Amino acid sequence: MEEQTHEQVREIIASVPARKVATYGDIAALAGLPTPRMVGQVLREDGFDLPWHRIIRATGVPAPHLVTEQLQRLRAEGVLAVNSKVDLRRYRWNPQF
DNA sequence: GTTGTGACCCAGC
DNA sequence: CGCTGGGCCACAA
Repeated sequence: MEEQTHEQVREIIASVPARKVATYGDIAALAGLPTPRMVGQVLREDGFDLPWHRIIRATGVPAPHLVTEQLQRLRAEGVLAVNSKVDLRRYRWNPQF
């Protein structure tokens, strides 16, 4: 991974407002990454000090190992999940608006 | 070189 | 709704 892209991803994730969520695909697109997998890779290494709980899959369900923790944190921000799924139409973050 | 693995996504059935 | 297969890219063995 190139340093700059790595940094870019961190910036974008850090800029996601509370009470909103973004998908891996969204972040990847904004960062100009070829595949969303890279987003996960960055988070695995450097995600500890970022709002990683606001990053979820395109389906609305967080990554498998974090589901519990993540939904709990989101719930604390007012983002409610139904059947372990977040309502993307409602909470998805769109940079323009 | 190849193979396996992973905080993923989408089209098709 | 859900499952499957293919595509994707970086990294380690």
